[in-house]
Amino acid sequence: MADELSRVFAALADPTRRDLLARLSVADATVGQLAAPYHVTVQAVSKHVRVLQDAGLVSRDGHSHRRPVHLEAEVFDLMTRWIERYRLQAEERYRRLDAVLAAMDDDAENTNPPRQESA
Amino acid sequence: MADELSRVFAALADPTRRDLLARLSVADATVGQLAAPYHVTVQAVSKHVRVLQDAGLVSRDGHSHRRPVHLEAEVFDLMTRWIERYRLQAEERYRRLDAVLAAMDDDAENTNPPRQESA
DNA sequence: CTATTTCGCAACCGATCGGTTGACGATGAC
DNA sequence: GTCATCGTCAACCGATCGGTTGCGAAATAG
Repeated sequence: MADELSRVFAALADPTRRDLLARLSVADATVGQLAAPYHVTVQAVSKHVRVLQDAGLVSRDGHSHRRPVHLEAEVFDLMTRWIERYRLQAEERYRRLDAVLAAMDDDAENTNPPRQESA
Repeated sequence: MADELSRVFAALADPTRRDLLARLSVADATVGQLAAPYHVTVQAVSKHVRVLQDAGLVSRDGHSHRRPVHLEAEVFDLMTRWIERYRLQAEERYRRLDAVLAAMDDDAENTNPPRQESA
């Protein structure tokens, strides 16, 4: 299957699944309890829970049939770290742009420019 | 169409699109430049760019045919805020759980824990 | 014990997705 | 002007998705 980040983002792309997470952030719940507010079948909600579970967003350490679904908050750190990479890289880029503009400003001498390329 | 958050998450669920964002965080690029490293057609990459654009993750303020694609970093704030909601709510929940456990410890008349959540 | 409830599995359906090929319009070079 | 290049639009294809129905297994209620 796809990598974890893809699974996480795909799981969050559905409003119903995001609502499930919102409710699970308040308290654990069984599939039946989770399905109650919606007008879809229990099986559909069961599938949603399965998707969230495959993405590592929820867990069900129970053994019984009515085991509750539990939110796994650690996975959000993965996303946060991914997002932060872009924020930092974007800032870095703007810094580089400023440096280039400054260099162009006093570009009288053709010396070796800071050709630092990030691998 | 779906709400913005769903569009953003769905756009990020594809590894190729995430790679496009990674490269765009370094520098703007045209569709042709973006398509070069991949072994897919330029039409496929054009579609990917379209998806990113509909999600608000990139923009193309140009008018010409070879207008460059530009990363829009602000949308990441939307995600960060959404994720932070869950982090805070999860912490809040653990605080509540501690309070419940303390109350149960104090009030030892009923051995069965309050499995009924406050409806 | 039997009966009921809860939930997962499998099959199916329409819609969407990621990709292709082909044709087309608009830009830019000559 | 002509012509090649770049990018998008359109149609199509296989795979996946969100949803349903139906069935069955396991835990609970009586």
